[in-house]
Amino acid sequence: MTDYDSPDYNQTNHNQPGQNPKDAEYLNKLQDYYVDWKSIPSYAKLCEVFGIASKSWVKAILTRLDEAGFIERTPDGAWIPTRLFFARPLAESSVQAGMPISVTATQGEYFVIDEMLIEKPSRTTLITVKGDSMMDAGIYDGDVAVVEKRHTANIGEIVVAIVDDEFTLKTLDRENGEFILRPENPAFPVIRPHGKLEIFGVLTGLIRKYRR
Amino acid sequence: MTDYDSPDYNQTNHNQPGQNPKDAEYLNKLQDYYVDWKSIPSYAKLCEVFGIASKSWVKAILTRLDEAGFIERTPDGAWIPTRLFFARPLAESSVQAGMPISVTATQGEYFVIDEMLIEKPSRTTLITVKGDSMMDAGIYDGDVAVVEKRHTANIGEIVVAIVDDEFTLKTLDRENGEFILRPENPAFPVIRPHGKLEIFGVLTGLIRKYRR
DNA sequence: TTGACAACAGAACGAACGTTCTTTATATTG
DNA sequence: CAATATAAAGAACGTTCGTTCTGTTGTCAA
Repeated sequence: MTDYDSPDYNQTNHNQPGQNPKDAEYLNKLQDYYVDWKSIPSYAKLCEVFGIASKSWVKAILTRLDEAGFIERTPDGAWIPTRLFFARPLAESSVQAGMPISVTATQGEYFVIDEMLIEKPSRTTLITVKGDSMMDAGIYDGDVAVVEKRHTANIGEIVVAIVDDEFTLKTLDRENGEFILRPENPAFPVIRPHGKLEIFGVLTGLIRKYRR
Repeated sequence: MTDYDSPDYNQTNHNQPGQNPKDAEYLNKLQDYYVDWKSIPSYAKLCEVFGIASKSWVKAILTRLDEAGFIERTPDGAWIPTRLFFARPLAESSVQAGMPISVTATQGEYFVIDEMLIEKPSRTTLITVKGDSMMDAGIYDGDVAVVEKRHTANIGEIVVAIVDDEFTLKTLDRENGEFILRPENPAFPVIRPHGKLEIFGVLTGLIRKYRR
């Protein structure tokens, strides 16, 4: 359900907002409005925003911005921005490796990183990692784990399990037909729960902050 | 114009979404919907989303979520989310895990991921990490580095330097009075720039996403 | 100089929307 | 078991919305 009719970045005319030369101006005004109000308003209000008097012309503009991939409609007909709506030309980033994505471009929008890490907000929780048992998986003490709560997981996934009334972050594995929790650090023992294993959630992301 | 009547994090009942116990559930459903469609739909549609049949009750719910600081209205009357809407609960691993579901309701720390990682939006850039040269620092290929752009750094900080027209992520160190770039992986060579060293920015955060 | 087209304006209309008021069902409490 | 509050349903209504169709103005090429 989280998928869009994904804007096609590979195709044609994305440097031009639409076939109309003034569309770039209209798009800018719409973007400015969106930064302030986080919504695309009614056609009547858009007349004000665009500085025109005709609702039908507003519709024509929006239709072109839709075709250009900047906005789209929900099944209910409401206009919403696409990813392309928030993109901006990357300044002087023609350097070879790892294009830096300008964060400034998405200012005013909160869920830039959130969007990347969290697909189901209501099922997602953050847990601070304690200890070094997952060091070899690049998960360190103090990191914040992004955990999607569910009770089942696949072999090889990193899970948050409940062992002795405590959260434990380990790789889920199987040994002799039984589930085991494998730390990613030889200094820690493999956990072999007798019988049932209670899984709290699955690791879907990781956040680390470097103190300065 | 971009400012809100900023939600007050220090005050009152922000662990409870509203006075109604089911409001938490309604809020979750609204958040899930928003991730998919980036808009708050009509009352009629919200009846579907919430699983109720009464528009007037939808209004009552939204009004309570408004009072609790999760949503607000534009001057035109349209509902929009506040920043509190995007905040995530932070569970503590020391929490007794008797009732795992209750972790959602864990009172105390909430945070917005973006705010945690990005302090200076205009100077912050995201760069995708390529290669394994920083593996021993828990930074893997495909991770996203949060980089604060500046031209100076301290010894021991992980920096993004520009070497041969390419970004390189390395630990800044000193050797015989000269700056060097030290990889955190013995398989890679230490970089010893002759003369000047161009620093692009300093690593302030890290984001990793696990594919499912 | 005209004719074609693009860029808008304006009106008209039915459907959808938000609001308010009234009613009903379910808990809670004393 | 009555009284009362809470949670939700339902109807009624004036307003607003998006759509469509038609009209106007400017521009530029033939």
